[in-house]
Parts: sequence; structure tokens; C-alpha cells
Amino acid sequence: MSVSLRDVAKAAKVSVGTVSNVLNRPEVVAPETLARVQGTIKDLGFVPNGFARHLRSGNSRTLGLIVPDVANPFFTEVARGVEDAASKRDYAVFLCNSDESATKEDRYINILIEQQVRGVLITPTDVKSDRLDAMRERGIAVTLVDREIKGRKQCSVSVDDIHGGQLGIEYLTGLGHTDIAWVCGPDSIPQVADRGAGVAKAAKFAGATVETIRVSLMNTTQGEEAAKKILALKTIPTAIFCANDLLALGVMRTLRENKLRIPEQVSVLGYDDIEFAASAAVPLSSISQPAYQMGVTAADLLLNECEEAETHEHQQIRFQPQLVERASTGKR
Amino acid sequence: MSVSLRDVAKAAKVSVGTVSNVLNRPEVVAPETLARVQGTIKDLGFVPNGFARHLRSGNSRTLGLIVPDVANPFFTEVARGVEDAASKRDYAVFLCNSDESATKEDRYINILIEQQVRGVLITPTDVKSDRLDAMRERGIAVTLVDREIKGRKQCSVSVDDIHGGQLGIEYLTGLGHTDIAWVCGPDSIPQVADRGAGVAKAAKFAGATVETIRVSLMNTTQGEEAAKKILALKTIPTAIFCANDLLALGVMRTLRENKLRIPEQVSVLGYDDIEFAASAAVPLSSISQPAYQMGVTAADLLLNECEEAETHEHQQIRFQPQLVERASTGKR
DNA sequence: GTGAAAGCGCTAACAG
DNA sequence: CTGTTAGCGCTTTCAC
Repeated sequence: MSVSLRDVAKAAKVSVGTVSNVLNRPEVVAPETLARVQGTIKDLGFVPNGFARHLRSGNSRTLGLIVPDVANPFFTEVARGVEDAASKRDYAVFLCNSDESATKEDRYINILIEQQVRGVLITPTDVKSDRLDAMRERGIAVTLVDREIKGRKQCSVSVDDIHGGQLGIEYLTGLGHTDIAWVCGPDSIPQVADRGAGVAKAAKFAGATVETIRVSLMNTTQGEEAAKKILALKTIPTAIFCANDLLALGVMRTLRENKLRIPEQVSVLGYDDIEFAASAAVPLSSISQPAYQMGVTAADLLLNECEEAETHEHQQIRFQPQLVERASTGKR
Repeated sequence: MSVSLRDVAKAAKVSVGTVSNVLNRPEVVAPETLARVQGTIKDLGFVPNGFARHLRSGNSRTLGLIVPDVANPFFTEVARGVEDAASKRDYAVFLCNSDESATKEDRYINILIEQQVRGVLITPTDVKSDRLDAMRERGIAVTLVDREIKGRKQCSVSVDDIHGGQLGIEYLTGLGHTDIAWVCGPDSIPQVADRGAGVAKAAKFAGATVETIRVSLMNTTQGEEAAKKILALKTIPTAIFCANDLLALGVMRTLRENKLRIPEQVSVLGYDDIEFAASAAVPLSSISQPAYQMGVTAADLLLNECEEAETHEHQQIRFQPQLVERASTGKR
């Protein structure tokens, strides 16, 4: 069925060792032998068996990337960054989707260990990190994406979520809003908790009232649910700050269905600044994060740790979020 | 570093063979031995090395999925379907992004062969399919997603793209449009070619004029480029049909920036019906494809071929596209 | 029911 | 520079 290194050796009339050398240390084999062996490799269409290869050498050229939601453009942007950086250094990436579930996350971590990935990029679902230690014990490098765990000896690339939350509220209160809804997922999601902390802090400072509307998932459908809850409120807030753009898009959809004018009657502010935010019904103002750049940075950090383990120093890189003003927000 | 099966054997005072049996044929080992060994496996935190495992047995539990663009929500939907179906049967999926480039596609195919994936789901970049044969020769099952190659002995899940193209034009001409722009990527993309063929056919039948605006990539940025080209035309068509929603979103953005009213002055019709189509500035009418369902179906077909190779029969499953009418299209 | 032993395809010493 | 050989960690006969 499959052509093996042994077959190549036989056909080229050399030993398996030489074929192996052609593959891994071409500079050490005689030019003509090299050419001949490379020729037969091509003729036979030989592709080395990665399993066997790395079984022996002990390290693969694959990475794992575990994100909470591939359907969220923010994470696909991150993924693209990771992939580009990895592929530049000839690594392949397993993209895994934890769906914000610790069970699924665990399952994937196991699979990745089985697959003997060299390193893992992960946006952990929650704070419990013994699974991460399990990987590290096995010599798998781990770097955190969009998340930072204090006091851990590992690389991370994150965004200052507390600041992002503040930024949003400061902007909204600056516009004159004092009655604001904060739409978010469960506090077990660290990003949510941090952004929420920033929101609370800034609101207190500005003397604004913040009503928290909590939903289970951070997608458009749940955004619609959140909007219904808001519409059921005694007094409808004049501004709604959403923990991500997907929620905001859902909120806006329902608001518009109910004939509320954005931003005249209600301002809506999102978070992530995904590409679609700009083409939304009312172009969405949002707190922007450098998704692609985060992916690239994280992958570079991880690969550096993989390939130069001795000299590698763990780094915590933190980006700053930025406000992008569009049409969905306005003065009170 | 890593705990091996041998360590477990030693700790549980059994032979490696028995531990292997515990893992693979638990029913064959004595209950108490089973319990004891499972206990030590847990204590030691042993995770079998997938490489070694499948090196011997010859088959892995991983699949590859190669799509032209992960940033396109249509394909992330497909990917979710694939992942859900695969994970239900305990398979992991490598998500690879070919970026519509044959080179990248080749590169990934090689990586997947190296990784000894059991099967591959692919939306091939172009018609040349010798790379697919290379995989099949190695015993890797291949199924085509969103694409059908006639006369090939393989499974495929596709949508009738010719019909989709027709559907769009029929709808638009039914609305009274006779001067239509068809915005699409290069004809080397089979979906584009097929949809284009449907467009041409239906236009001819209805006696409508179709101006083809071709761009290099099918994303929003290129949609904006396309719109600029359209605006430069002598007479601006009354309807624009885009080969995917990303293009349509870009087109609409630029149109609106130029103060053209949709649908009063120009109707815009997309293709794919991605989730964001509904929340666009003007909710986008679109030709809908059952993305998630396609992913599930394709993965099931593939896994069936992997696991029941003898009884497996290749199937060509073709879904029908459907028109979803929203606000971006109107009577001429 | 369990153990011993032979590989799976490859890499990495080490001889020659 | 090339060949030989001993494993990597596991599965899989085949005896016991």
C-alpha cells in the first residue's frame, strides 16, 4: 500500500540509514547519492510516516489550538494568525473547538497529548488549570491566548480586558448615558469577568447605573434573548454594552425588530470589532482587539519555547484594546 | 518524562500485553486485573502515545478537513458539522486552510499524509485531482465537500451550484431586472464556474444582460473593489448578484457609502446565507446552502468508508440551494 | 487470562 | 560517506 523508507532504500540501492540521512541531514550525503535517492523518493511518491518518525525522534511538528468558539470571527482571526505563523515555520495546527465546555476541552487536551503535539495554544475555559500542568509535565509547551493566569510560568498573549470594560463605559458615560445595560455571558468566562470588573469600576466612578443582563452563550441568538430581557425592563436603558460583537449584533437585530432606533433611542456598543461589525445594519461601535496579531504573537512565542527551550523566557504580552466609533452609539 | 505503557505494566505488576488488552479489549481481561490496571493508569496519569499506537495498528483516529477559507462563515459552519459528527465517533479533526491556493493545499495534503490521518474531507481548489489519488493510494479515504467530480469513485457532498445560479437570476428577472451584474471570483474555482453557468443559462432564457465583474478573492474587501468597478460602469445595473455573501456585504458597504439606496436603486443578492447576512445593514437576500448539514453528512460518509470499507458504497449527495428573501432585493 | 516476543517505519549512534 | 543495528511505545500473535 504505502511506500516505506525501506522500499526507497531498496530501489535506490542504498541502506535505510542513507535514505534517512537524505531526509534529515542532506548535507552529509554525497551529492550524487543524494540526487539519486531524492529521485527515487519522488518516483515512488514516498512520504515519510510522521508517526514512526517522531516516535523515534520524540517530537512532532504539530501544534494544537483550542478556542471556545470557531464560529466567532474573532477566534477565526486568531486562528489565521496562528496558522500563518506556524506554517511559516513548517508546523501544522490542530484547530479544536471547546464550545466553552470544560468537558470538551479536556477531551481535546487528551487527544492532543495522544497526537504528541509539540505545543498547545489555548484559551482556557475556566481557571482550573491542572490539565495545563498535565501537558507541561509531558513536555508539551503551553501558551495562553486571550487570557493570562497570574503567577504561572508560561507565555501568554492577552488583552487588558478590565481596561476594555472601562473604556466602553467611559465612552458611554462621556456621551451622557447614565443608565446602561451590560450584556454578557457567565462570569466563569474570565474575559467576561474581567470586562465586567472594568465596567463596574468605571460605572461607579462615573456614577452610572449598570444593569447586568446575563446569558448562557455569547452568540447572536443569545443576543436576541438578551434584548428581549432588556425590552421587558421597567425602564429601558439608553445604552447597551455587549461583551462581544455577536451578542451586540443579536441585540441590535431584536431592537430594530421592535422599532427602536439605534442610536437615537438606544446606543449599542460591542466588543471585539469583528469584520462584520462594520457592515451591520447600523455599523457597530466596538472595542477592538488585534486578533490576527495576537494569533501570530502567540504562535511565535510557543514555537520559540518549543525550539529554543533552554534560552526561552516566558513572556506575558498584553495588548491594549481600542475604541472604534461607528454609527451605533450616540449622545444621550 | 512521559508515562509509558511499560511503566504502567511495572506498577501494576502485569505484562505490557495485559495493559494493552485493558486499553483495547477490556472484555478479555479478568475483572480484578482490569480494575487494578485501570487504577494505576489513572494514578500515573497515563495517556497512550497515539503515534506508537497507530504505527503498529496502522490506523489513526484523526481526519483532515481542507477548506479554502476558514474566515468564511460558510466554511466554519461546515467545519462545525464535521467536527460534531467526527467527535461523536471519537475522531479528531485537523482543520486546514488552503486559502484557495493549490500550493498550500498540496502542502497540507502532505502534512495530513504524514500525520497518517484516516480520512480527508476536502473542498479541492481546482480540478486537478492527482493529489487526491495519492492519498487514496495510501489508503486514506477522501470525500469531497461542496464539490463533485464526475466519474470519480469517491463520496461527495455538494450543492447544485448551477441550479443556485439559475435560481438567483430567475428571482432577479422575476423582479423585473434585466440589467444585472454578476460578481464572482476566478472561474478556476468550480463553485464559481458552476454558479456562473447557471447565471448565464437563466439570463439567456430570460433575455437579461449580465455583466461579469471578476475579482481575485471572495471576501468583503474584494467585494468593495467590485462595487467600485460597478460604479465606474457606463450604466449601473439595477441588480447585483454576488457569488458569495462576503462579496455581497462588501458590495453593499461601498454602495451605501456612495449613497446608493438598496434595494430602491440597486438590488443585491448574495450566496451562502451566512448568519451575518441577516444582520447586515440591509438584511441580505441570499441563496442558502445547508452548511452545517453538509459537514455532518460528509463526515458521516467519510467515517463510514473508514470503518466499513468492505460494505461501503460511494455516494454522491447533492443538496438543493434555496432562495431566502430579505430586504436587499426589490422590484425594479 | 496472561506473558513473551516480534515487529510497525523510522532515527541515531556507531562501525566500517 | 555509507551500512548496520538498536530501539521509540505500542499492538498482536502465539504459547503457556
